[in-house]
Amino acid sequence: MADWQRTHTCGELRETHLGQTVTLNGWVLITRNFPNQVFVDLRDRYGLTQVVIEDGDKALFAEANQLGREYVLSVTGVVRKRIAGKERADIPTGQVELEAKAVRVLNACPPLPFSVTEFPDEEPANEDLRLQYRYLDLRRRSIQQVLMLRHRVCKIIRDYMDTNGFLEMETPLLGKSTPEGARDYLVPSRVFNGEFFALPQSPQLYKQLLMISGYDKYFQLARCLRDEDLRADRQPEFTQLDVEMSFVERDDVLTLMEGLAADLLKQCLGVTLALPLPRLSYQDAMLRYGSDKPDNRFGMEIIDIGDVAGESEFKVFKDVLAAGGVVRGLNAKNAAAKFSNSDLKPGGKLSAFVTQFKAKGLAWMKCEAGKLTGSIEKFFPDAVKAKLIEKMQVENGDVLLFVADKESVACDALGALRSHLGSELKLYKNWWDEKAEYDATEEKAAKKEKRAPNPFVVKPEHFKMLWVLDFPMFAFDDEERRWVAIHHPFTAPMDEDVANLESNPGAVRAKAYDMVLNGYEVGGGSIRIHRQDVQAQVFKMLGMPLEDAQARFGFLLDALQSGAPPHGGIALGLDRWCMILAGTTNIRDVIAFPKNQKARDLMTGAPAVVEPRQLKELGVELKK
RNA sequence: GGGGGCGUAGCUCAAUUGGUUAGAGUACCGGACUGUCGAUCCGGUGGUUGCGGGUUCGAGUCCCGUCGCCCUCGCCA
Repeated sequence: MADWQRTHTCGELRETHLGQTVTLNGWVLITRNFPNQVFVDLRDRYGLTQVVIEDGDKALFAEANQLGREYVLSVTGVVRKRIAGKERADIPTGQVELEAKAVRVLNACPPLPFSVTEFPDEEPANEDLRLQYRYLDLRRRSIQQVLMLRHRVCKIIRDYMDTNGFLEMETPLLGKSTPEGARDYLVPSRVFNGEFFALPQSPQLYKQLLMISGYDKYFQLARCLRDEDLRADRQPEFTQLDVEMSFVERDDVLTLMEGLAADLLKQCLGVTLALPLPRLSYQDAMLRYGSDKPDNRFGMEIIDIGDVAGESEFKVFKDVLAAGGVVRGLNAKNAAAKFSNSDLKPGGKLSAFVTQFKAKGLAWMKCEAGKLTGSIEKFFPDAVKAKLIEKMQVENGDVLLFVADKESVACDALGALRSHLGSELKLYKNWWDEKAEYDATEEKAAKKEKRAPNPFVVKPEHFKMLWVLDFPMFAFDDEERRWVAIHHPFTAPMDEDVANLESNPGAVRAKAYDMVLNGYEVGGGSIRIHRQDVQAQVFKMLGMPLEDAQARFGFLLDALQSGAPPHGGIALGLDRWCMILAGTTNIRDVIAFPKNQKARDLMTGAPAVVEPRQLKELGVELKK
């Protein structure tokens, strides 16, 4: 071992090391210079240790005064107790300090484009700047903690799957483009000019084929790529825990995966998840929450008031009902003071919000001084008002919000409004808003339970999880004027609905399920079709004639006839899980090197133009 | 492709109704200071207000265009 190499990490030294000569390697977080000594906070991913350089050795002391932020040092010295009254209770190494005998600058560092320190009132630099210098951003403590959490999540997953008898297997990245689903990232073939590989949107077909090959319990932490527009919780490349099992029915998959979810919450945050998870049909989810990924940390469910609206004199409601639409509403309890009439009227904040979702408008009433108020109040006779009050459990101070439209629009608009108001009115708590002081007992407890120490107060009510079941098999795509698969074309229909496949495709339910956590879809899967004739029938429904299906998925259709066992599976969004466990709402925070919203890597600049020679080899010509 | 927000010192932000030489904190540089821990105190360097055009006696501020970033709708089986 070279003499500069560390004997300990910067998070390791305790009173048990007193008197020992040790060497630390790390980065200078900050220095504090005095006439007779220099204090250096030396930091690595394990923690922070105070180094003291005294003025006894003049050359050493002079050098210490030249140290700057983010210098990389090797410090050899003696561990000593801090002088009485100068201990720090807030960091694990706070009882001791390192009295430097030798300091080596392994690398100097000029002033950086932004600060790596993270003091409580310090705002982080703009995200695009941080992405440009991602290697510096990743040096920040909070991001290091998140990426260490991500490692733990992967470890917990691997342990759980292994314990349950699953094999971790890899599948190709270079595959074949499939017409259904997301836009593919394509890779031109040099050997076969004019032909392209596609990067996988998911390992879907490969894992089904592994089932057919007899590897009855498979999993993979699989990278998936989809060339679609990004969101706060979507990256073009992301990681899924991909799972597939043979000889199972839906409940086997659900039971297995909720056990994993409980493990993750327990081991990462110390929270106990009550099992089994609640289950909700897709139909109920849409009716009550207007969403297939309801956030059930709070109530404020959608209420159908079609019957009451029908008895009113309000023409807008009556016309919509007569045209086969619905009238549904929310009761925002105690929000009357929060929303002015101009927020509510056409063009106001809330009204504008719902028009985003194609709703024609937002009707409203308030309950003030025991009376319903608002511009539509006059269309409701007293008896009808009484019914409305009863139905929506109206009390003083409530705001009633209504959307009258065709059912899908009403669901979308009210569902989005419900989650918008949930956060606006603070109807649920985020655990990261309840940050606690560092607690030495928490460190001990965490060590005993073999989990990461958690500086937050996390309670079970911060995590609400459920399954959404019984999705429809198909949705009619108005643009393409054909049926498309809601999950994917390999999802099995419910046994009792198979007969309706051709006669009434809209009514066919799929053996599909989504795992929902705090309003995020954190997993989704299905029991697959394992019979060739059913698969061919579904392809046909999707407007794919047999010849087409043969050309595109012939290998699958053949495989299904070669002893395919009943099978099914699921995929969990690893990045979204990490995001929720880390207490952030931005998926980029849990990915070491993410892309920006336009899918550009601001650090490397990718994507970038390539040499004409490379294009020529690939047989690719650019359009002028 | 549509809607919304943002862009001022290396960084985070301010700048009244369009009006003096665009300020503050921090970083950085220099000085003072015997145990700090985001040390403190004093002083200093640092600006094409994203870019281009326009209106005006006068533009960080108003108008048009453009670029970039974020959120969102569409999209994401």
